[in-house]
Amino acid sequence: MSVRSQLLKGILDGCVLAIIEKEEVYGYELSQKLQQYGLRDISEGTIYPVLLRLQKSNWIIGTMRPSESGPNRKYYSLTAEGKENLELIRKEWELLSVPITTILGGNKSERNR
Amino acid sequence: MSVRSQLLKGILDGCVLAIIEKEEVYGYELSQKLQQYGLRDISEGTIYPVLLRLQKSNWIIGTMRPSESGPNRKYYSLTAEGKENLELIRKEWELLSVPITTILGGNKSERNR
DNA sequence: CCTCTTTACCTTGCATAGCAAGATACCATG
DNA sequence: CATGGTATCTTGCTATGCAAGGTAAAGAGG
Repeated sequence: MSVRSQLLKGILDGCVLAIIEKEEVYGYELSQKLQQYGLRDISEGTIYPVLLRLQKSNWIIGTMRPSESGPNRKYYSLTAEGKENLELIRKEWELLSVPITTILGGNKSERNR
Repeated sequence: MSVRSQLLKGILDGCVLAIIEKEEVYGYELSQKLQQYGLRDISEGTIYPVLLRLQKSNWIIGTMRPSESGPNRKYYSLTAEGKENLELIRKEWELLSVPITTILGGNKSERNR
């Protein structure tokens, strides 16, 4: 398994929630949005299990709607519980990413001496 | 499993490598250093498997040395391969943490309007 | 000498989540 | 009717955090 896959673990849920918070999206669209943001190669085998899990936890709800050109789409939106948890994840991310960046990049100032 | 546990996945190796890069450390010491940096509650059940895995991959090497007050300590240092991979992980972290922070915190400017 | 605490190492087993691979099906184009 | 893009979901593998438990050395206190 790649380094990248492991790095993604756990935070992908937060990213999905944050995107859904802005606007209703469907799964296929979501993988494209993630790519636009710079998270490349998030396959559908990853996205759909995430969406099903989040729905099972009652953080998002999905409703099928017909598309004008193609198969039906399942649009997701955040629940109140989902919003609360997104805020939690934002705080967790802050609490972790700051020290991690410090540890990993801790010798940048030393390099410039 | 907690949100935090999942967030840690994958990046913990990089943190361990980065700390070892600065100076030789032993496992027990490592968990304390991580705490000082702000990564609390990294138990020994987490640390030792990481160290064994990294040693198996030939990214670090450990040597037992007697302690003046207590049981022997196993000090770890980076191999050349370990340094290369640490650099890789640093780049991966950069490539992931930037877009993730953008996605998660994307509406901060909107909140301040 | 015995017990307790601290330090220090390691193992077992579980739950979780990314993801390759594959299945199914709708619609439009040629 | 075959092809390609759109769209959903499932199966099985693997990696890894971590709770829980085990072992052992050194020093302190009784």
